[in-house]
Amino acid sequence: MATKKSEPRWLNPREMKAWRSYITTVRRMFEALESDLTPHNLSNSDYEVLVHLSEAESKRLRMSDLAEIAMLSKSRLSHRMKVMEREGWVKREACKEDRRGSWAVMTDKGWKTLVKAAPDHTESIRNRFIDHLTVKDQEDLARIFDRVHTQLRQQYVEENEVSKK
Amino acid sequence: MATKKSEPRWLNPREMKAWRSYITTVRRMFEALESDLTPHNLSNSDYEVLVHLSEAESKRLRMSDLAEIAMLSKSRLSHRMKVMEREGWVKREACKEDRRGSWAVMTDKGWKTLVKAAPDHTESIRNRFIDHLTVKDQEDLARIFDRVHTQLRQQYVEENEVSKK
DNA sequence: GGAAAGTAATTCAACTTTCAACTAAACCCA
DNA sequence: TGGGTTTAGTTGAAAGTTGAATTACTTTCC
Repeated sequence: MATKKSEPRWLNPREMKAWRSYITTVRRMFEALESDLTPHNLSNSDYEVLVHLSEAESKRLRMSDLAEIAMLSKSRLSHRMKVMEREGWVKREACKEDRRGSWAVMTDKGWKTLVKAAPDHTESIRNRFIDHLTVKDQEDLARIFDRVHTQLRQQYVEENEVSKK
Repeated sequence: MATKKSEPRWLNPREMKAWRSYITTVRRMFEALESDLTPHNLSNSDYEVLVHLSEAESKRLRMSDLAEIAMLSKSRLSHRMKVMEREGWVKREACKEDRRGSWAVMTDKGWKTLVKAAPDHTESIRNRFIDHLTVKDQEDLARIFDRVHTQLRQQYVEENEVSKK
């Protein structure tokens, strides 16, 4: 956190341009992807949950792990799972190894739903984003965002260490 | 929308890398910015609303225009304004020229709140993003995202024209 | 000039997300 | 071994969001 007040370092026009361009595009893109998924009756986060389960060993993950990798709060995932369970895409199973825990398990119906949605979603990612990038753009982006991501993760760790004391 | 099924064009590893890197970073960054604003008791969208009002002629905008530029649905803005009105940051005034409409007006307290939050928010944008980019990165990003944004806007127009018929 | 269509904004009902509290099990260690 | 602490996950209430319906006006056009 800031420890003393110093002269604010305002964004210069070039920085501001990059920032505004970035922030508005991100939001529009997110909206577009979300609306492209609605015909499949899925939200972006439902889709993510299904993807992560599909990639997991035995198509199952502990609730906490799933929450972590899908970037959802535990409680949000818990509520969402209830809905997805009603849809028949997932089910929950008691965890023998740790009886506090439970497994989120992808059902066959969930698998089918994902398989059906995936080509459209991929096409949507292309239409809305990837196909408008050159190979060099893709490499530049991955490089830049990896760097930013590393930074964010590091900050996250630091902030939580400090607050632990 | 898709008229016939053809072979899905899956993302290749390079594309997938760019995509995953992009999407996770965006979400982490958004979270970080949001949490940096909480000491000021503001959400990202509240902040945006205040910024747009502060830049407007006489610090006022018609509700629809504000919703449009702040990328909020009319109903969301309407609800949000009620809360922000309670905080005393904004008020609503009847619009004489068009008596269906109303003005969203920034109050003095709203202005003060924004002025107080702005340096921290800018610092946060720097810490979380801008300062980790070289000048070239900034230029590359602005170029790329402008292109994607143009595309998205065009698609948006097309999609809504088709559905109008 | 007045009926039909369009627009601005709000409200309602359904749904989603958050926040804080809670239960139950596991860990820890003296 | 047993008390405190941590961890896994759920829950219920409050707050936020959405999209459709509603209200109140304005515009259009014959």
